[in-house]
Amino acid sequence: MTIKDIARLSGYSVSTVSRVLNKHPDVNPKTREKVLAVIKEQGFAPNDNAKLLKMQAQSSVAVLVKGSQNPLFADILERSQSLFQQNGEASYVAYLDEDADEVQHAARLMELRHPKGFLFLGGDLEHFKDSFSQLSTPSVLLTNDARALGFPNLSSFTTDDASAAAQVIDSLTEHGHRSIGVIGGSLALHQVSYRRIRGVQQAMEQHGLCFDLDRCYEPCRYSMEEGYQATMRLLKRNGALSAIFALGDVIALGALRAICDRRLRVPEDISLVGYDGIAAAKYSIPRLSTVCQNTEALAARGVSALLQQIRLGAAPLHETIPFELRLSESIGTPRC
Amino acid sequence: MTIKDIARLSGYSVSTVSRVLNKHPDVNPKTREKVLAVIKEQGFAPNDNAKLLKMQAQSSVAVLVKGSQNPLFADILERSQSLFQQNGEASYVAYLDEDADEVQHAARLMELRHPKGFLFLGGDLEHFKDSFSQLSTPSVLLTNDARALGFPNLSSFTTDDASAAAQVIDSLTEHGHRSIGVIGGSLALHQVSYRRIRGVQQAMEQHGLCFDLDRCYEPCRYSMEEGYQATMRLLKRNGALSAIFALGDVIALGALRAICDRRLRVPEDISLVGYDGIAAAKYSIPRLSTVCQNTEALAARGVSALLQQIRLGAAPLHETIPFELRLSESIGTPRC
DNA sequence: CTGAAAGCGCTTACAG
DNA sequence: CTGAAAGCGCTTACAG
Repeated sequence: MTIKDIARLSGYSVSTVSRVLNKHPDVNPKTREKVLAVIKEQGFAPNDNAKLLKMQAQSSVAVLVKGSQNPLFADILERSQSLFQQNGEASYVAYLDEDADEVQHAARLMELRHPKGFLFLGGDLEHFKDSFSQLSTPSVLLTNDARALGFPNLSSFTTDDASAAAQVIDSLTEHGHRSIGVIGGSLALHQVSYRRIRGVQQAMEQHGLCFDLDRCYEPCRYSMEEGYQATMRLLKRNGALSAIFALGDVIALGALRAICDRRLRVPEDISLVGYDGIAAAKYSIPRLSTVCQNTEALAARGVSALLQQIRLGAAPLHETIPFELRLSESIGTPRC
Repeated sequence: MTIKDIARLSGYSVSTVSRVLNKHPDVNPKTREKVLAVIKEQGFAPNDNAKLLKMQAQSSVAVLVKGSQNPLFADILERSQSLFQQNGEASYVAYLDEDADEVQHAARLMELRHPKGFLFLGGDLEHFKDSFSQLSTPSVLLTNDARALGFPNLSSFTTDDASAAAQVIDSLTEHGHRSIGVIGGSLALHQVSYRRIRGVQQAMEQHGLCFDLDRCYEPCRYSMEEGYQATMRLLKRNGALSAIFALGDVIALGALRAICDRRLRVPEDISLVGYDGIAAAKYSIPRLSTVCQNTEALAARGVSALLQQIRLGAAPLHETIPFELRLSESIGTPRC
């Protein structure tokens, strides 16, 4: 059953059927009606492949998610999808490994599917610097700041990571903490985690405290398991810590368990702060203090900017989305 | 950049380039090499739409996920996607609300995209009974049993929910529990939760214990928030419970926090068991006892059956996938 | 408002 | 082993 059959059955030409199918206004209402009747009767639906081929396949918006297990991205993704849908845009989701090169993947998708836009949930600026120039598709990066790269087709929306991290440190020092450890992410220059760590360093300096990366920082990926392991390594290495700042809530949740397994208590022995503001942070015991990223605003601004770029050729935008430091049960005052 | 350009640039015909692209054996090795060189040099990748159009192939497999926030499905989804990829099948993911009608949604997708198969992650048998007959596409339902419906194009793979629930009760009674509450899901006949509740009822009876739905059961959706609320309601209503069985790990995690907020302790005051075996269950304090669903097997069997149905027209399969009851810190003996 | 025709980028008999 | 050509099912100027 093809458009040709419908044309034959309805007595009209293929062109007219196509116009009806695509809701073009310039079709006689009676004609439309008759054609529609045949379409319905036959249960016909057009072949997408042919359509996309013909239309040069600007099929949909591609969303690239780094790290499928991260509830933060699941949150942003859910909101983005419903926003795309509301705006009549189909979207295609690809989950990548946390360490994968999202820009390379986008380039491959470009060849394969010709999406009309890319929404990156998470991304390593290093990858963008290296190879984003080969993409001319409108794109938006969420949770990392691409302003400095200056690409004409790349917007970015991000939480002010350095400032959020600094506020965490401020709050911990206010509670009397002077020996603070950090876990999560890596020191690679263009990662979000690096910006957070820089924020930590600056705040520590400002408070006249030392923050020795070798003794106080432990890298890890964004999962409970890795958060658990990293915390174990950090605690073994440095017994003097009175607080730990985990650069992701899932990491913090792993840390919570690790601290417990070391026969220490949160917050009596060690205070703990996370980052992201995922739902689970409200239900842990104790409840997690954390930097709440505004996923709703990130999704809304990101989708809107992408659509403007696609539809109106708008210039890229780079914005900082306000965060909220949520203080909760996992922060206490140090022992002595 | 099309196959035509590669033909021109390499000095061969379009046919030959196509053969190289598709790894046909009947190409002179030297020719192949030269063509491949040009392809690599140009970074060429063939247009999928044209290929699919020509090959009459339907575009992809559609995966319908009920409840985007459920880590159980995220787990199965991740595995399924990589299996589809390994088998050269593109897949398209749609997230639905927990209460949405997945079969109606599939019917809509059918019109829109002509997927060659559907993989349902979660599903309400009521919806299948009502309207699956309008779908003739090969389909697989995961985590619910559709054998009784007898559709010729619908396989199903599921954990033996009744038996798993019964084992949970057996284990709790062995620990001395006689007053056990259940939270999660609903009593609707064709829901997974109903099968689990039936298992609970039968096991309780067998142990000569009473299980009064009115006093001992509280329905809720699969989220921490709802698990928290449901637990609060249940504990207010029934102060005599010494154990709670949550029909989902996310629900159990909410319950854990609720019990804590009631100034009770797990497992000293109340024992707690979950269902699913998600990663977070290993990191809660205390660690959660739970029914581990074998997500790897569910994904593997489901994808394999779907592919067999699509490619070989195989008959539908209905299988029970073994589960594992993982006993952990959240079970204790009742107070007195 | 409608139709005839070109062409999107590919694959695959068919012929050599 | 290679090439010329037909055709997959659609959309869209172009002409009327």
